[in-house]
Amino acid sequence: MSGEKKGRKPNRYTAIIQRIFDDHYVPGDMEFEFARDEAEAIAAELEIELPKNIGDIFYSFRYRNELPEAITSTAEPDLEWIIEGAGRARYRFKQVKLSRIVPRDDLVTVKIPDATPEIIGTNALGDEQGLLAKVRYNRLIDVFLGIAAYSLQNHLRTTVKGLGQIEIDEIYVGVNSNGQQYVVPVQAKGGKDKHGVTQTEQDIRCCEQKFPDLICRAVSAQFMEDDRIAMFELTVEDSEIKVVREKHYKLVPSSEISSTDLDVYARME
DNA sequence: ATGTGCCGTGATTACAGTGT
DNA sequence: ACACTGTAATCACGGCACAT
Repeated sequence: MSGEKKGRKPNRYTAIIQRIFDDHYVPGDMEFEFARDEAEAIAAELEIELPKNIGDIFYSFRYRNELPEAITSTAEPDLEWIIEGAGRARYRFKQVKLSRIVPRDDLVTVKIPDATPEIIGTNALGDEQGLLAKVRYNRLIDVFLGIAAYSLQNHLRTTVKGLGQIEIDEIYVGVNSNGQQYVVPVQAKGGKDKHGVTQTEQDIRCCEQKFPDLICRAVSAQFMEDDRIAMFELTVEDSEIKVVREKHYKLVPSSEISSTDLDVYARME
């Protein structure tokens, strides 16, 4: 529109996070903390507009976007920078083992008769809400973990000691054939949201605090291409995220499940 | 009443495709 | 080569819910 372009356009989020990083990072550091309000001073200093939703700066780099190249390139080999909560409005840059949860590509897709109510499917909710709904209506937690699970609450928002405020997409409680009781925090990821240690660790910590008597099994569900749903059970071993189990499901009309499919399933595990 | 984290979505920008 | 249009990707905001 108007001739408002000079080369100066790394976006505001990037400019600010870069500056925060530069202000604190000394080569060799494995972690350091910073505070939310540092963004204000930096914006003034750099003469850029302060974004109105300051928290979104950090949120976006934690869960939605990649950190700028100038930051990622300083990480040690096989490590990557993440941002984790460090108390109210405080955050911590930290180098952790590189760990992106990516669905395996050598896993059979298990077809499940789709029990999503038609009316839900047609009113396609957002990516994440839709995924959560499908998981719920098709009892995929039960199927995946082999326990009887009940949805306790969704979008549980709470603060966890030492972490700050967090949100768990949905929480189930369940029981198995031996009477052992479980709490199952579920995170749902749509197409592009990142899937890191941070959130899994948060979920687990939260459950330890709020449900100390129950066994915690953190689950994550993610849309893959072709409408398939990848389910993971995750755990954290010294800041490193590990996949305990993984399955891929596809919800289909039961007429599309052939006897050869069933034959394959019969021979699994 | 104010601060914080989160998520959907409109606005903006970047890109690809088409016609002249 | 250029303007124009449609589409995809990215950015940033508004507004909600819960905490303090």
